[in-house]
Amino acid sequence: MSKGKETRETILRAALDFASKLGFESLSIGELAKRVGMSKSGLFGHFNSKEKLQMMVIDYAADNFTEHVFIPAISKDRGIPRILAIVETWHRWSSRYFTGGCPLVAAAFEYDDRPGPVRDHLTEHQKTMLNSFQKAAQIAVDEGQFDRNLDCDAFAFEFYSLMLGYHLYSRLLQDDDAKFRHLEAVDSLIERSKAKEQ
Amino acid sequence: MSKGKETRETILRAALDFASKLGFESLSIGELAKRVGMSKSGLFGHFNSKEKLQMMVIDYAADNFTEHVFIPAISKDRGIPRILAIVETWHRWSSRYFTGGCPLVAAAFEYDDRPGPVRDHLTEHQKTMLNSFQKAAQIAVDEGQFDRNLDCDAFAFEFYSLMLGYHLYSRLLQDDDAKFRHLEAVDSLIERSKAKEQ
DNA sequence: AGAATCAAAGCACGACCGTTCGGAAAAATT
DNA sequence: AATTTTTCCGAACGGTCGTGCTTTGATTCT
Repeated sequence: MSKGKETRETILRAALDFASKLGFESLSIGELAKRVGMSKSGLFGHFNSKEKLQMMVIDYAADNFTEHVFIPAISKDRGIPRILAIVETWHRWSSRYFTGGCPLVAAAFEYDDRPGPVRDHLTEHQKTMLNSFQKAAQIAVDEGQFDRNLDCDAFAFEFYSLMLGYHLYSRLLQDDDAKFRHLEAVDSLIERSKAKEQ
Repeated sequence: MSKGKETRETILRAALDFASKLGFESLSIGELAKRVGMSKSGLFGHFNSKEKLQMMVIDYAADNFTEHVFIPAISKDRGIPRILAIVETWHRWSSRYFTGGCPLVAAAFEYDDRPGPVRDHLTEHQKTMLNSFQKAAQIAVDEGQFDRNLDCDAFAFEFYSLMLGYHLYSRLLQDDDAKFRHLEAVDSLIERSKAKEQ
């Protein structure tokens, strides 16, 4: 890996951690330069605008999500086990890898009403993610685990909603039972999505 | 109402609308002064620090929430009708009164990992709100509408989670079906909370 | 009406913001 | 080893940030 790529990676990693705590808009070039031990202008040269930096950090987060949450989950059996694995890998990822919580959740709420290219960029990532949840549910339907009349988009909506609730309970409220609560709610969602026995 | 109170009200209203769109941290004294047509220092004099301004805006939002969401809902019948009314008044409030979405949701995710008095202040408001949801469910239990073994805290968790999901779908994703999706999910939550017939 | 209080403005401050530019050092390529 | 390209720094820019201070004008109270 070339020198440039290497330091850029370092910068993005530091930026992502910072953003998970204090937000992407609060990310400042000067502060970030201090953290990675280089000059403002030296750091700036890698991105050429703050907006580009923000978008690259979001891309970096999305790649990270795929690597640490999605890929590991796909190795599990199709259907329900895979869905449960997503919850588990996401818990681990968002709580272990960052000082703050899941950076994608933070970004989603930060840019939900802030027009611009960053928002547009982020929206695409979110749609991709929600589509993956929907597909995971569809697989469970195809496997005969979930009811064949299940609305998989509705499933994705509820599935993601519960993640957001967990994020708030564990981060803002610092509720120690958050993870347990989340898992119970997901179990309930899965249970009522199951194929009716006959 | 004295002159001071009056302009302060004007400022808070403008600040809240601004924050619902761009966030509470992006709120700047100068920009806000421009919006309400007064000088920076004149506006500053009402709050004496930016932090105090932020907290007063959050208090203002919480009061607003109580007035436009909670109070109207309480006039409905105890139990399920009241719970459904909360969803309806909240929909109306968060979509009609602000340029951005619900300011309390925005604040919650903005301060979830940003330590300080603003965060502490906000946390109290959120706990109060969640407690109200829990109590609303408890009333439905007492009225015999919900199952007597229902975990009302779990109900509040899911109820609030769905609100967060709705917020994201309607704001970031601009999904036109968001409200419908939300209502369906709430119906499902209520349905499975109901007392088992025997 | 006069006195006391308050609201608002103007101005200035130091700090930090994103960004530009030119040059030096380091790395990659030939 | 020479040359080109990349990486990084230092200094400086125009702006905006939050926050004081002082003064003037409006409002409120006696």
